[in-house]
Amino acid sequence: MQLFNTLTRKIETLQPLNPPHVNLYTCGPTVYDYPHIGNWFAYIRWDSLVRTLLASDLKPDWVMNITDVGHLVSDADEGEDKLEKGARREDKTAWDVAEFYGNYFVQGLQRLNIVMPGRITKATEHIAEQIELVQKLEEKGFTYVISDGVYYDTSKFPRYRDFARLDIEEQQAGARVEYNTEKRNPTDFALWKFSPKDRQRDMEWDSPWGKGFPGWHIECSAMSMKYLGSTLDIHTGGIEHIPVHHTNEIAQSEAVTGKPFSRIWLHSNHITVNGEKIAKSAGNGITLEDIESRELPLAALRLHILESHYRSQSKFSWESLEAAQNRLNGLQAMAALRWQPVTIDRDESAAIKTTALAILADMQNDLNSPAALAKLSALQNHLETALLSASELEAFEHFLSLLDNLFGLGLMNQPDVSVQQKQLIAERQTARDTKDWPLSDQLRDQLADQGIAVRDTAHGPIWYKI
RNA sequence: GGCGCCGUGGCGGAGUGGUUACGCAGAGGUCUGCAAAACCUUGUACACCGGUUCAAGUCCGGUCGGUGCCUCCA
Repeated sequence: MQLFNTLTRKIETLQPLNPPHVNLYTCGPTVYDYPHIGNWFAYIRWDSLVRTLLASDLKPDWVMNITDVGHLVSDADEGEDKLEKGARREDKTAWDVAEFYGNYFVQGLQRLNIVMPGRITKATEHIAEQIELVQKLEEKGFTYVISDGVYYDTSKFPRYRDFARLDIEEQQAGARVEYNTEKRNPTDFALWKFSPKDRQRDMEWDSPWGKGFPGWHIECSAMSMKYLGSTLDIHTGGIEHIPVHHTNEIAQSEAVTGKPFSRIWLHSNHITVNGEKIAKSAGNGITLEDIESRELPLAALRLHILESHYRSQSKFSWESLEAAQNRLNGLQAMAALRWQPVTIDRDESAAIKTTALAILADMQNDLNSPAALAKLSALQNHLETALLSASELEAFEHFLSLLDNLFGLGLMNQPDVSVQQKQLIAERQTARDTKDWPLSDQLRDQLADQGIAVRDTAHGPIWYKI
């Protein structure tokens, strides 16, 4: 398995510390609002990673967090807590907001047929672990306290800028945002924030430094190390996390353990909608509900996403989603062939197996799903030309099974047509044999009303669902 | 302003120096009772200008354009 490692900016071979286990941590959502397709985009990517690991006989131990406290409106620890803000918007408590959108997110994973992480951990359920980690940092002299919280002194961690490869001094000189001037360095970040003195937060806890709540970054370090150990095999997240969130995770984790925090870092690029980035201010945050209201299956979104590479910036438009749906329909027509092998003297099981291996190899090559789908199309066209012989059925079903394991499109979920429908297909063929075209066409219309299309081949009628 | 990324046919999207993946859509054709599917053909695709090379979409430099993070938002 080859993966592009952000740490080295190179393609590397995955070498798990404890094979066949692969310790995998994914930065999950901040649950304060409905996710849009840009959010889901990343999780479908990591689903591909996990599915490829599984298909490669590896055992991913996958932990994903849910940020339900501490993520401030600005990633640079300024502004208010997103959860508290969401609570005010909806006239609920932050706890209610976290509960609602947390559940909604997990249901979304299921709706998108994303492999469920082994553990989904909530920041609010790991406050003690986070306090403990801050204490360790304090013991090692990485922290200092100012009026609004406990901060990490990034100047004490010489490798701080290595991960993002940014010239921090230059960057800050041009930044158009003001930062808390009490901080020793512009890049210093909060480990623990104090509750405001003038009002009570919905979410706050006692700590050795005073009542407050954990900083955004510390949760990922605390939870990933608790469940997966001090060195991860793979840590994933969106590219926006490279300069701040992941840089900070590395700084605080490695300062405590003295070991590499993660051996491989994977980052997924973003998706644009009609050429523009998805942003609250642009109002282009398409949701799963928007897709379903247009009667497009979520599997089409999945396929659309897999048509581009996870490190490329991808484009979304309704037109391209419909194109993906048409492609999906074609794949389902191919999958329907497994219910209707024909009698021909031919066996290309070997070709099917070769394609299966090539597709798996593409996915193992830094999740090259577009290349894998191209190989799939080549075989698909071939099979539909020649149809499927009974001798090829076993290899074909294994093939479909692999496709479903890798891509999660549910090609094998499609059932056979009913006995009655088979009867109609047979009657239509009889009508054709006797050249009773009106009856034949009437039966075809009847089947179409039931969502079944029929095409006539040299080997008899073949159905597929429309 | 700093640090990046990208510019491929109508749309989307791969391309690891050497017969222009693939998908969707379009045109013509073969086949077909009709249809569908499939197949064949077709569209002067590699932003522009230099350079390296026997050979460049692919490497190097520059120009123009777009875009990402730092700044609500993944």
